[in-house]
Amino acid sequence: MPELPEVETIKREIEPFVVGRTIEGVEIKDHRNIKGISPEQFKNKLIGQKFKSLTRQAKYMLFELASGNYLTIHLGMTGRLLFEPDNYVKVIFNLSGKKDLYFSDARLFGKIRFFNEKPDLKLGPEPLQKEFTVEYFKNALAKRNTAIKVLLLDQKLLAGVGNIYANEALFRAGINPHRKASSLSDIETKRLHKSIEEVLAEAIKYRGTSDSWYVDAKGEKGEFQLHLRVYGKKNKPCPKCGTIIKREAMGQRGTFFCEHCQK
DNA sequence: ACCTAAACCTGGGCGC
DNA sequence: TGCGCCCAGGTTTAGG
Repeated sequence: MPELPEVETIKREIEPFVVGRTIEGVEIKDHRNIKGISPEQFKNKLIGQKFKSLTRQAKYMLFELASGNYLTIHLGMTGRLLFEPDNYVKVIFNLSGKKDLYFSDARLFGKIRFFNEKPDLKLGPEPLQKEFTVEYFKNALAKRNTAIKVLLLDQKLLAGVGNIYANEALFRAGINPHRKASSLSDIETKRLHKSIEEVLAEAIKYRGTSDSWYVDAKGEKGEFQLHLRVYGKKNKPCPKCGTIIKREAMGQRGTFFCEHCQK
């Protein structure tokens, strides 16, 4: 499941591939990933347009077109952007220079949208950017009765963290996922803030986590799955103390933690 | 405003 | 070998 590090990895690969190229054609194999506009309109809006820039905002890729229009792609759970097709291709972008970019998505949770101008994605600050300060984090958690694990997945509070890195950051910070957000001490908040930044930076370094579906634009797996400490480790020993890792559902998401190390 | 939970999807893994 | 069942989760939506 692509989170911030996975999307960043793909963004870095495809940026030089798309910028400056013109969209000469769009082939839609399944229209269900395209939101808010008919497949025909989508084609009409895009064909002939040139990519000016590509940026990432949290888990979104934001394609700026030379006209001032924008294209956003969210990969959902199983979305991929590929230089070569796989078995689940839904949309193909034919680019100038005889290059194709393939959007693949087995489970159809990915979303592709067209905007006339730069969209407001309604996201909170993202870790690794200066707006995500300890002070902001502290204020955002105060007065919240929700479990910290659930809040970490709230993209309006903090954009880019998904289930894998929420679990990993809490383990690194030694904080139990069930803790109410407002119950975290200043020291714990600071520790969690740091853990979030560290785990994301490390995951980018290892080109993302290929726990299940994720591959980069070249179709290659990342390596951060080799460095996971609790995510997906149900019934395995905690890497710090050897206690058996628990799995529970929280907010309908798998939550993995060590009862001994995470208080 | 806050909080919870269902719905959207289908490939893969499992049990039989 | 193959069938049926269940699980995976990011985001949106609905409802309390």
